Amino acid sequence: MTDQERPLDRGAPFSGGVGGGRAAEPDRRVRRTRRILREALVSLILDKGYERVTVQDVLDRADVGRSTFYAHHRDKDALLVSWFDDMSEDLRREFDAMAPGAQVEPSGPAAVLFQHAHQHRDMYRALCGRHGGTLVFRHLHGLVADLMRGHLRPHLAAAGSDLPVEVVAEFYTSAALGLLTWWVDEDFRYEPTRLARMYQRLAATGVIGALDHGDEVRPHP
Amino acid sequence: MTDQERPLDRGAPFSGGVGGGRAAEPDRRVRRTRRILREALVSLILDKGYERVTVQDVLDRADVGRSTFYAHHRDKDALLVSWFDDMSEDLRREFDAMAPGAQVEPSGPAAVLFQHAHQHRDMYRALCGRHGGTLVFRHLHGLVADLMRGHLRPHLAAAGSDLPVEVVAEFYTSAALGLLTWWVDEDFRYEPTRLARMYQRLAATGVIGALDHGDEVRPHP
DNA sequence: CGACAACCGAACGTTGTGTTCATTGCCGTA
DNA sequence: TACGGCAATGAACACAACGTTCGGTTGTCG
Repeated sequence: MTDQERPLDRGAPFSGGVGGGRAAEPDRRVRRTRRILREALVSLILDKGYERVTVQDVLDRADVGRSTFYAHHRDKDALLVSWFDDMSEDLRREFDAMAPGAQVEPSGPAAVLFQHAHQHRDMYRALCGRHGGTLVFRHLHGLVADLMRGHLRPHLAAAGSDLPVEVVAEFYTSAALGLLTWWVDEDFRYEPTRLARMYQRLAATGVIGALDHGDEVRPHP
Repeated sequence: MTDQERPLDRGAPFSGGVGGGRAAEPDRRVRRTRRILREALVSLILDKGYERVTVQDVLDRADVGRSTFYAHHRDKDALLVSWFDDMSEDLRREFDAMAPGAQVEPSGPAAVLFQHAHQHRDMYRALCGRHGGTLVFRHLHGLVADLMRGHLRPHLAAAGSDLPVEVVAEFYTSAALGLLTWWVDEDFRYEPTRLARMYQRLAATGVIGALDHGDEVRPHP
């Protein structure tokens, strides 16, 4: 964690709040600009890959002045991160909505992730795929790993396992994200639930499960 | 696979071979330069992280002229890749040396990887850790995934599993590399064999194994 | 409508890149 | 030991992108 995400003067000082306006809605122009910048960035990532996108590119595609960009974001990375923050909030909400069910396997979090990715395909293409950058992917990894640890800790503790939580969490987090990345690059060939089921099998029973014929579980012809 | 690694004029035309020189050994100066460049790069990565290392930095630390650098490598990435290629050759050899044993679980490849990483700690720190770049890591991922596929395919085929090999391979590859990365960042706290054993357990039996008390296997107090 | 915040765009200094070209000094040969 | 060819070398150059600044313009909110 470096010194990322200095907020600059994020959110216009005091303006919005006409009726019962949500907490300090920024000026309409601000929203517009930010939206346009994000869209431009995402579409550019899909075109050329994150690394090759230059601030100038974003400026051109968004048709926004140079100084305007820097008024909102410290640099290219900050723009991406701000976008990711919104996304991750969304994702976290979905996790929380599911949490009480308290599945035993790590497939709960993974399934939610796959579902979420499938809903926001373009964004995940820009995030994880061939084209994505390292930065946000690490953020995502950290996020999922956190959730995974929280999810697994009680189970491991209850069973008195001698495996450190971090190791187990890291294992399943990486497996999930790796599968996700692969899936994205394969252009979402499988249904999200199908992928989730495969993950679930591998996670729950390991190679042994993988070597089983899928018969007993097979839910359709 | 893009157009990486144009050899330029790798290997001086014809010079070496004074005594009984090995097959077309490049000029002594060339070897020296290349070695110095690599060392400089690696040490710089460990200092600042790959992304932040600039060609200029390498030039300064290696005390080498600009054109010299570009005579040997197309850019920063190419330098790193050339280094990685050597490493990976080494790694692949170790895999092959082990292959005939034909373990059932994916822990074979993983164990070799962990061992190799432990032997070349500094290099893996520069490769996988917090500081590593995306590029070589993807290469490594590809390499391991390949091996994993080759390793798993026969077993899955024999058992008539309905899981696609790519999925299973991706799962275990990502898990192994994720664990590796984590381990590197934790400064190799565990013994490589210990890590391998944990991986092995998770890979073989899944969460079920993780929830077991480690008693039956525990080889020491 | 009027104040003010946000946007614009051009210009500038800086840093890093990749290439060019004359020079240096190894290398093998006589 | 002396010599000529040739690869390696480093200074200088042109270029691309970055991030900042500042006076002028335009949209927004009250």
